[in-house]
Amino acid sequence: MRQSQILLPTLREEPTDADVVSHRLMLRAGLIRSLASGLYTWLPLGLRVLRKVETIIRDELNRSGAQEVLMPVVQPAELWLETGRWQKMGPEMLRMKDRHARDFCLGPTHEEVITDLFRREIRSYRQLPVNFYQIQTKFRDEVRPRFGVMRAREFTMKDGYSFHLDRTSFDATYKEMHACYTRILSRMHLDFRAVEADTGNIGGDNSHEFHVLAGAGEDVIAYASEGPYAANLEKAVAAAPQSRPEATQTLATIATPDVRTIDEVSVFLTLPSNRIVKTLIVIGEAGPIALALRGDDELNELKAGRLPGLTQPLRLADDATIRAAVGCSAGSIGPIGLNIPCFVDREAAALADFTCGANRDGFHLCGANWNRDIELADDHIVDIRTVKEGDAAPEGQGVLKFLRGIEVGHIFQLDTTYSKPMNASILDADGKAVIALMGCYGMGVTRLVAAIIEQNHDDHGICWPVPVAPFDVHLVALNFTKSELVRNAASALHDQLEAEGFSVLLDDRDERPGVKFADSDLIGLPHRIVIGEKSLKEGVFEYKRRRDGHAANVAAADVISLLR
RNA sequence: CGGGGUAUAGCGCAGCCUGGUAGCGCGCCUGCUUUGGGAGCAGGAUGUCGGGAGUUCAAAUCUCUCUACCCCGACCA
Repeated sequence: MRQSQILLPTLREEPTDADVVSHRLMLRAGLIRSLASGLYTWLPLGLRVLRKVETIIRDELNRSGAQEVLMPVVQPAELWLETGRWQKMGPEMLRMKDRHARDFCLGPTHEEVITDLFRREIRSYRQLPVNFYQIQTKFRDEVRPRFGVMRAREFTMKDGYSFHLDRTSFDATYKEMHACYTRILSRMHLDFRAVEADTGNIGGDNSHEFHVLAGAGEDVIAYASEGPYAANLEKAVAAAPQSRPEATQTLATIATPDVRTIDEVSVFLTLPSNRIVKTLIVIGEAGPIALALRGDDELNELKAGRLPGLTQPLRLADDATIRAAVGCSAGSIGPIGLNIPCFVDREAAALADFTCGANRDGFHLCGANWNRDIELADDHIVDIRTVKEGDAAPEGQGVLKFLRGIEVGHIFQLDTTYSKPMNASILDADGKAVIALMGCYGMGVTRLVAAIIEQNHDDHGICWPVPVAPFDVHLVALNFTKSELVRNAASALHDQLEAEGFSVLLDDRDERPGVKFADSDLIGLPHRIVIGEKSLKEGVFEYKRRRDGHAANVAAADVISLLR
């Protein structure tokens, strides 16, 4: 491919409205252009990368026994009404009416459509298991699109769905998809982690997210320093605390005027915040419920939302509700003397001689102890805190450490969440109708391109890993338009390399060398060969590897072995 | 959804406070020179100053309004 024949609008200046590296480089290297908020056009060079990523994904999924289909972007409301998601999805789903005033949406995901296909076409357990996937455009009307294609409204996703009669087959496919995702990301040379993840309100036990490690990542993942444990921060657990010390102090009430927050209590009583218990009031199904945490801990909403009697998403009580329930304002609540249910985080439950609100404005209790001053049943000791870096990791695997990650894949077991309401059943060996088990496997294709750049760039531009590079080789021909010698040598080498199976971008533009070098660095093809009169007269080509700058002068005959 | 910011040539920006009819750099076009890390000289083209309304003799500039885009936030006792 000749560079003069391809739309490759590199930008000399840094785009001011982009602040993550991958977004800036995708604009500067001429991979994408923005159309509107969260909507992007993929230019020829960017599209070549996208196609390579798709090819790797397709290749590995096919190898895993999945079969490719392609479902419509536009979907009828009826299917979504069946699962209740027409209401549940909210404004994230873009809806519209056709000319007959029938309701449709732009598919944010395809569980309903694939389940509909399954129930129409698959009848017998003999046809199971099946695993379908597609690579297709999704539309989600994000609250705030950002970071370029990393969180766009329209994006390309690989979504896969498997159906099973029994648990054994279900688990086997889940495991295979886990392995498949690992192969895919490894082939792209990505540094990634598979972590235990929350399943959201979809349900099911097994769920893993695949995170590409990068500072620009929107998620925090917690991992054990000396073991395989890794989980999304919202799901991560620490080792249970050690047993509670004996009580040594007597309970006392202290006046704490105008002292409300944990920090204020801590300063006022010169007490570390980890000796204080804070109490939050949330809305439960049958009225307010109290949650007690150690003062230095943060509530984990996902964990708390799963407690019996609570709702997801978790809602904090407002001031009026709090006053009606406990008789004081938010800054003075404590677990002792409450007449509403109270769950206590394990860390808070392990405290002795702690301080907490007195359920009376302007007063706190000191020297409080569980099971002496207030009864604490075992089934009310729960894990509802967000873990912190340095916490003991579960099962003696050292301590927890944090990393930021870009979520590029998510696999989970939906069980019968969709197959049941849509009545997707098959006949088993006894001729009995059984609701199929369903798994779901997503991978963000366009997001992967951004993630790859986040991990593969330097100050001058992108450094593409070979398997996803838009071209293998950049032939930078100096003085191409004027020098016949260069022109002939460059054209010949271009043809020779292409014949050998390499994809080649030949910079045949009438530009000065500096411009060509700068663009070459920016575009970041793995291999660069400079062709100039100077070296040609010495009978060599100048080779430079983008990734590490390794350079060599080689004879024409040796070029190919260098590229392999 | 709340808060903040921006909108002027293809791109990046100045001009706005203090109203007088638009400028800089890059890019683009022509010519000459130059040619191994974003060239030099000379000449040239390009704008409904985001849209609408208002104030004024006069609006890029002041006022109101709409729109688009960007950023921050959307939880704690």
